[in-house]
This record gives sequence, structure tokens and C-alpha cells, in this order.
Amino acid sequence: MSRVQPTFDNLPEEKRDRVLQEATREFADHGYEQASINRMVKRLGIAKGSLFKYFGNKKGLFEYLFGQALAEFKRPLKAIRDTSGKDFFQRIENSFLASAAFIDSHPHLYSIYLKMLFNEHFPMRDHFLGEIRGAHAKYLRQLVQNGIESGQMRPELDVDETVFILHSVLDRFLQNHAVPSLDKGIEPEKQRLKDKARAMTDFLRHGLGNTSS
Amino acid sequence: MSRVQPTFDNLPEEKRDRVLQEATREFADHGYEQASINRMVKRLGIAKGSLFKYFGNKKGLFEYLFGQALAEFKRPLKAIRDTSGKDFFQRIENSFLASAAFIDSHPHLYSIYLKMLFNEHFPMRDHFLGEIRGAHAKYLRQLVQNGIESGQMRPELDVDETVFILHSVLDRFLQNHAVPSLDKGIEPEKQRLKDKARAMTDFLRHGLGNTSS
DNA sequence: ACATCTAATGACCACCTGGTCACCATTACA
DNA sequence: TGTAATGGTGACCAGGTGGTCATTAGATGT
Repeated sequence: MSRVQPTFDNLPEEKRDRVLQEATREFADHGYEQASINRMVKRLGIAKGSLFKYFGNKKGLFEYLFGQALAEFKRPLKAIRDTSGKDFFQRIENSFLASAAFIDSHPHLYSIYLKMLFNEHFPMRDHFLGEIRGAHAKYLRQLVQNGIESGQMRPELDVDETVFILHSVLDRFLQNHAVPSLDKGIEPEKQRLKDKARAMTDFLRHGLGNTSS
Repeated sequence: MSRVQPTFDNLPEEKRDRVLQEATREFADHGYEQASINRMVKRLGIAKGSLFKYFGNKKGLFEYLFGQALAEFKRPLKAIRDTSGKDFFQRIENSFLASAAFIDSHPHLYSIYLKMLFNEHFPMRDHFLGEIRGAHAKYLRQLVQNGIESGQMRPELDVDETVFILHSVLDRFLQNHAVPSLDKGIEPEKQRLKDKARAMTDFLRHGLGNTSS
């Protein structure tokens, strides 16, 4: 997977970036099936045949593009995971802010991810989603276990259950951050991102925190 | 919106249902843009021209179809909302089970809703999503306010914040129920739906419940 | 039997899709 | 200068799309 013709590797980096960037935008705007190779090449100002020389076909282009993105996404997660010992809820809040920052700097990739969630027709969908959710779950599970062992969370908490709840709340906050129009009439109408993160964390603290401490 | 040519109204009910059912399936499987009128009429065994006589165009078909569904979805919500006085968390658990039952009996409609969430190219998307989320928010807000006033929930809770959290957890549980493959590696792996609902409610109770009672 | 009305039909249209491939341009090496 | 290799090109293709409309079929009322 995500193999690419040598032709593309030989290209100057600037052109490679431009191609991937424009393709990412097209997939983000229209999903996979509805994305148009013709539109891509028109915006890029290159011939259609070139794209097919680079990636073989549409599927190859998407798999390469999202495979690269996945690798980039996984990197910061590993870095944060190793900073144990700190306050659990502080770490959750930091995770939220870090994820929101990633989304802000890669809005198109997040848009593709969201579309992929409920559209079965993306190539390698199960693989990609499995990687993303798996990385998240691994990260959160470690956090929760650490939180319980250090006595910051109620010991009778079911770890899987807690990871699931944390993940759903986190995910929804990120969606609200990226697509605020969806929650018109529901969202707490906070302006600043930091306030949102703080409010969420406070809520979780009262829900998950050890009341005896 | 959702107006229809009289021709369709004059049809025998059995045929009307079959047409709407098959169209719903097509939209659920492929989303809006990728849904094919040709496939619909082939499965229905009718001529393409007939569909356009009934609904004018693809957009008209979708708006009529989803408009009908929206009305059907709103009905049970109003019924439950008026049963106040009972235990708050019990009512939340009941809401979850009722929603899951609705999804089980209308899986295609829920599938369309999920696809519509992050695909901007559905006709009347903002209107439909606004109606759905609005109805949910109104329902939950009433529940929460009632829960606070009756002393079953911590009085210092921010209502909007609480509604948001409740909604995100509920939504995610429903998604997990309808598309369990998404949460492979995250979900608590409960088999029976009732157990899932109970676990979620217990979790919320400890998070939101008034610890002094 | 005839006329009227309405539902149903499917060949046809312009347009767009992903993909192909014979050809061209430019460089590198001999 | 000749030749090979590489990247770039865009007209072309088969197939699918939403949408049209002149025509047919069938029922109803007189």
C-alpha cells in the first residue's frame, strides 16, 4: 500500500507538496467517490496523464496521501504518551488542546477523516480508521490506568468503559471545534478554545475524580 | 419543500411505500450525490420517467423522503418529554433505549443521517440537521433542568455544558450501536444492549448525580 | 364505440467520470 | 551528433449520470 511510482519521488519537493495539497483539498471537499481527478489537474495546471503516471489510479493517489497523513498524525501522540506522572486531568486537557491544534493546522485531513467515518466507500477505510482509533485507544487506556493506579480516579472504574466515555467526549469536542455549525443550539457558546477545554476538563474531573482527595 | 406531484399521491399506498423504501436504501448506501436514480428504477422495475413525474428531480425525491422521515422521528420524542417527575437517570436510560429501538427499526434513515453529518452536499442539510439536533437539545435541556430543580443533580452544573456532554455521550453510544465496527478496540464489548445502556447510565449517575443524596 | 384523462414508458441527450496511450520535450550520456 | 531515458501531454474512450419528452396503455365516463 501507499507505494508510488519512482517518477513521483524524483519530482522536486515543491511540486510534490503542491500536488498532495491540492489532492487533499479535493478529497476533503467532496469525499472519495465524488472527488474529481479532472478538477485536480485543472487547478494544478498539469496534464491528467501525469497524475496517473505518479499514482497509477485514483485509489493509489488516495492511499498514498492518507498513508502519509496517518504517519504524521501518529508522531505527536507517542511523544505525549511518555510524559507520565503529571496530573491526569491536566494531561487530558493538554491532549485536547494538542489535538485541536493538529486539526487547526491540518483541517483538510480532519475533514477527510470525518467523511470517512460514515462513508463506506473509501479505499482502505477499515485499515485507516483502525489505525487512528487504535492509536487513540492505546493512548487513553494508558492514561486511565495510570490515573487509577496513582489514586487520582475512583478505583472501581471500569477501564474500557472509561476509555469509551473519554473518547466520545473528546471526539465530540473536536468535531464541535472543527464544525461548530453542527452544534448550533447545543454548544455552550464559549468563544475561546482554552475555555472550552477547561470547562470540559472540569466536568470530567467531577465525574471521574476521586472525591476523597 | 417536500412538495410532491399529485401523481404520486394518487398512487396505491403499497407502491408509494415500495418506492420510498427503495430510494431510502439507495441514499443510505451511497449518500446523496453518489446515489443513482438508474439503480433505483431498475430495482423497482419502473421507468425512469415515472420517478421524475413523481418528484420533479433527484433533489425533490430526497427532500420529500427525508422530510417524511423527520416528521416520523419527531413524534416519539414529544411523547416521552411529557413524562416528567420520574428519576432523571432512569429517564436518560429510557431515552437511550428508545433511540436505539428507533434506529433498529429505521436503520437506513439513521445511515443517511450519519452520512449527512459530515457531507456538505445533501440538499437542505442545514435545515434537516438543525431540526434534528434542535429537537434533541430541547428534549435534553428540559430533562436536565428538571433534574436540577428536583435535586437529583448537582445544582452548580452548567445546563448548556451538561446538555452538550449528555448529547455527545448519547450520540456516540447510538453510533456504536449502529456501526459497532468503528469502535473496535475501544468499545467495552458488552453483548446485550440493555447492559450497555445500564453501564452508561451508571457512569453518568456518578458523574452528574448529587453526591449528598 | 368514442373521447378524455392520466399514469407509464424508455430511447435519447449533454455532460462528466476514471483511465489510456501514442506522441512530444528535455536532458544525459556516448 | 545520435540515442536512449525520463517526464509531460491531452485527445480519446467506454461507461455512467440526471434529466427530457413524444409516445403508448389503460381506465373512466358518456
